[in-house]
Amino acid sequence: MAPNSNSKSNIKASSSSQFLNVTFPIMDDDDFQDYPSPSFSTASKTSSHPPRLKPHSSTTLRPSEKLKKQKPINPGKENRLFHETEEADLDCGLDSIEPTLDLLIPKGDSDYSHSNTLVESKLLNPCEEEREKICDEEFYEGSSQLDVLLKLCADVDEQGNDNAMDYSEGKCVVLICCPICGADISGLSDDLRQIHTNECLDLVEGPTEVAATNDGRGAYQCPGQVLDDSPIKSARKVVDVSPVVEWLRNLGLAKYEEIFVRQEIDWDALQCLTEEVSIVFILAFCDATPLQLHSHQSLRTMTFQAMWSLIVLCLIAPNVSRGVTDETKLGTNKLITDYFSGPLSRKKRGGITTNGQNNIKMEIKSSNINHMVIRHWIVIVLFISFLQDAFKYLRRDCSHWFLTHFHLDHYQGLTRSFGHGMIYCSSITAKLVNLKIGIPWDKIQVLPLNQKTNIAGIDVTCFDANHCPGAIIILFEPPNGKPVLHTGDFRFCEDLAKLSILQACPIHTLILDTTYCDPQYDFPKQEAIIQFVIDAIQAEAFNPKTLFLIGSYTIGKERVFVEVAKALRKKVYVTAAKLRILECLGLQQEDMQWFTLNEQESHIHIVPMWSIASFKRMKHMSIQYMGRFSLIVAFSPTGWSFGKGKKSTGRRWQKGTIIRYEVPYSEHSSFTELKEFVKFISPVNIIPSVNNHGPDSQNSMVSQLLA
DNA sequence: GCGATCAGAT
DNA sequence: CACATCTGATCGC
Repeated sequence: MAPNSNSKSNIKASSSSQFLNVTFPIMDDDDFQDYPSPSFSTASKTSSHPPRLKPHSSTTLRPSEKLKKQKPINPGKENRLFHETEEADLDCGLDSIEPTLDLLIPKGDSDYSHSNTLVESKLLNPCEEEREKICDEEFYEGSSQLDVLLKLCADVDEQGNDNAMDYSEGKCVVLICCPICGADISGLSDDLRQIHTNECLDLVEGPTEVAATNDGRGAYQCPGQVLDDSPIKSARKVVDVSPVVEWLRNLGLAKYEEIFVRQEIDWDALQCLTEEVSIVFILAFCDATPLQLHSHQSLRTMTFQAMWSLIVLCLIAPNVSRGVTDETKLGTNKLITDYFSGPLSRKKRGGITTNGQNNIKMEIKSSNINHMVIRHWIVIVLFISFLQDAFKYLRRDCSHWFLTHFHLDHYQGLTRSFGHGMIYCSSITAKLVNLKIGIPWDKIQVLPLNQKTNIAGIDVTCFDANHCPGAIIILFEPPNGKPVLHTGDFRFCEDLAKLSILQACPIHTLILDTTYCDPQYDFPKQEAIIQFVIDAIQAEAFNPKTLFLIGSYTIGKERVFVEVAKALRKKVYVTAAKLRILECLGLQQEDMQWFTLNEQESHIHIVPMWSIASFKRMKHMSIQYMGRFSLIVAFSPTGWSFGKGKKSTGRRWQKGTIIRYEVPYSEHSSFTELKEFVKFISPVNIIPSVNNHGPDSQNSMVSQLLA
């Protein structure tokens, strides 16, 4: 598909099965310049030509429906408070990249490692029996909300689809198609599939020897596809691993020799890898023996990218065997961190409990590792070179870090001592990262809004996410690749739909904030909630000894108390620490005047959300304010206060002299807004970045968005 | 002692 | 539930 055409949507939705077809960036010949010798010294090396990989046959679940693009739409207007316009020059020298990878993810399981293991073992070695199982509703339950989203774009494409998946009876048929001729090779064994694909390749590209030249010049390039196939090629030529061995020894990495030799990683393959990619490759590859997450907690807090990487990790290895062992040693459990952090990897603590489903151990059967795997490892590695909000999980080996906004769950792991490259973020986030974490400015690169910036060969454009101040949506446009839009946390609004860059760009993969991806979350616009708060304060204020508390996070929800202050013409009290943060947010001077550090000056106090989360805590506060205030009225602005059975603009709870309002003020998109946004973007694939609504649908989210 | 990191709690 | 955070325990420098 032409990258710049306003393409029709190809969303494939399913109510009974889930397929993820993700396209990752891979190195393009043209972008790959001079790469003298693999080393750990500098990042901007280039190579004369990358080795090439054959396309692999993909295991594909496809829906029978193809969905049509409908854009743009005009959702309801929403006011914005925060903007930023700072610009920055960005110029990095890394190469761009673009492989493809088909992922398949089941749902209906509370544990990612388990489910992914299932997928990996079942789908990458899809014998008939297993394939049936995968499609069984035991694994894929009924439709999820994401289905609903996907179906929004469900104008059936008249062109049809030969590789369609039949949903008609709630089942799907897994088809494995030759990536070259498109023939159904499901019935063939792995080996026969490989042979088939190789033969097809030979037909189109001629003798292997021609393509397998060291510099790759004159090699066949699959039309419309950038392929990198040296590992597979190397299977059919004499592989000279000696320079690689020498290189490893020089780097003090001799212990990895055996693996490199076994994998027939030759000089060509190595040259594909940039500095950080090489490191990750080594670490990831060599450490990838057992794959297991040691607790559900880790999964809960796992950011999308880390999870995505995990999914990829699980799915990339068709040769990874799965062994369910009852006696899985807890000490051998691995976090995703362990695959990437290498020497920095933390020591695991003992006594970690896992449930039965966690007791899945994956081992790489070294004898089975084939070249496809190598390519996939490269794929992962290249992709995680661009990480968003995954500081917690991936510590090294990555030079480009994207922080969408300054909320703890996104910058977790980012510390003062961060030294693994450049952090890209908005100017507001940059200020906060500097102020609160102490990251020096030379490690922060401010990205301008609504303006293309080339980072490491990839065009990156940021847009205001209408989440908290400084939150951005990031559009990645790899050269010759398919655009990926990462929403971060966001609330869709008309301003987003108006962006010409977004309108013009055919998004292939949408990484979507699915926090409220459920029809029950159809909360009102922010303005309505703010008005409600103002009205409630006025209504409760008949008692002059009333203290009003408004909950807020480190950043976010500022609009609530700014608008309240303006409307009531009353100053609001904030702590000095809070004011320092507010000063970073680019608020208008006229708004800033409503804050006071003098607690006595105001009966409206801005407090951390957790401090008004329970009546117990508020009771404690009321005791402290005894005498001065006789009534406490607190406002908890959160989207979760809207949902099943909670359909009002605000719910009022009272316990004695303490009143608590739960108001559904959300900085995430409502279900309706998500629908509008998906319609507007009409992506080919959707990857949810948030997993909620219970363990079952967590996986279903992930799975069903990938269609 | 302090920073980093985790589990668990709200 | 868990938006996003806090707390306390532990580990390593």
